[in-house]
Amino acid sequence: MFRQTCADKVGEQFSDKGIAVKNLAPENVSAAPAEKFREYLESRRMRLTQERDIVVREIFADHEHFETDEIVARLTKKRVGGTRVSRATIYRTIGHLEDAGLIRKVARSNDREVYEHDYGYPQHDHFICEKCHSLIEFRNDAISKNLETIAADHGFRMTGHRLEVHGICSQCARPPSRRHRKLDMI
Amino acid sequence: MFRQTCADKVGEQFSDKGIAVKNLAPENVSAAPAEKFREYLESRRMRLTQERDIVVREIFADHEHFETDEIVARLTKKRVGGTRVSRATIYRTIGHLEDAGLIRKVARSNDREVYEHDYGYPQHDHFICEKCHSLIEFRNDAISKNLETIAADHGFRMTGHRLEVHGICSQCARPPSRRHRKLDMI
DNA sequence: ATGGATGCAAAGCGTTTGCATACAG
DNA sequence: CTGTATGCAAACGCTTTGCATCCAT
Repeated sequence: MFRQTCADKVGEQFSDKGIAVKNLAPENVSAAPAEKFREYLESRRMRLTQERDIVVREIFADHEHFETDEIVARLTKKRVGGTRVSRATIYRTIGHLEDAGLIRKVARSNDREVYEHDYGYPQHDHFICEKCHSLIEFRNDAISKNLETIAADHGFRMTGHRLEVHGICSQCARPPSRRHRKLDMI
Repeated sequence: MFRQTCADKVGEQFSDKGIAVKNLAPENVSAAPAEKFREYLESRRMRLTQERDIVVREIFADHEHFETDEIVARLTKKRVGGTRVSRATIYRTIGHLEDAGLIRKVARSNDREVYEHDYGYPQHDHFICEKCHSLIEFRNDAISKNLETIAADHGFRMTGHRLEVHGICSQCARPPSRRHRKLDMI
């Protein structure tokens, strides 16, 4: 299942921080992706069911990275409008969202696939902390530019890339707080 | 299980193409990694058993990327010196080789982890063909340099990176051969 | 001798799928 | 109505693990 490029991105609506569609009430933030998804589904003679709608909105309710199981957990708690979405449907829907180009796999951390929104966001890559497994975004246009050139040189038709920078984040690298130092020394 | 940097690399012994220790008979090519592995094991009070030796040598017998299951398949066929290495031991040994810094995961292709040697080889990254799943290496020092800087800027202590460039390789992008064109047009 | 290593088979874990049922268009 | 989608539970594929046995040192 490969992601395909989203035909018409709408980056203008988003800030660099990934805060979407400013000045809209939270409950509407996820309306645009849901609509985009409906268009995609329609073009494939597929249906925007209530379950699929719930999943898209849950995923686009914030702009954090997410794992499938997180969505399952969140939806199990919430039980939106009396409807309970099954694990199987969530997996299936995430697959379609990937195909639709609305989300993409960005990394594999802790033996799980990590997704993020891919809808009008600037290209970026990630640091992955080996200790706390946190993902930290960074942007660097030089890298993508560079890759375009290299790919062209190799006759490779590049559709995207995935760059994980591994190491220890500043948080985890920091020595224990002074308050605990003394105790440690005893 | 995180890979650690191999203390003393021996890049001089290898060419850019990854052809190891020129002018050695094939059966000796894998002696150096095996020795390196023994040192690592010794330092951890672990043993270089016959099984582990067989696995290292099989892995370092050539310089291709590999998946665990390939090694399992190859060793099942060969049955080196009357010894049959179990699947479990192969998995366990590959884990240790990773910890020892002799191999590393380079990509995830076709839902499987792909490994490659990380013993005296120049840093490089990979193109992954979405059609045929082949891995194509490329080198680009600018990228690593770039990453060092970016990581430093973020207070991130980088230990390595994994860069997969996705797309279609020149092979798969090539239109059907002329010989078949005519038939296609009927 | 003895602590580490192996092989086997069973368990784990995230993910996928077959099938009967439910529902969107 | 009709063909898609859902939920459930069972199947899956890769990987890990418990445990009795084996063996390198």
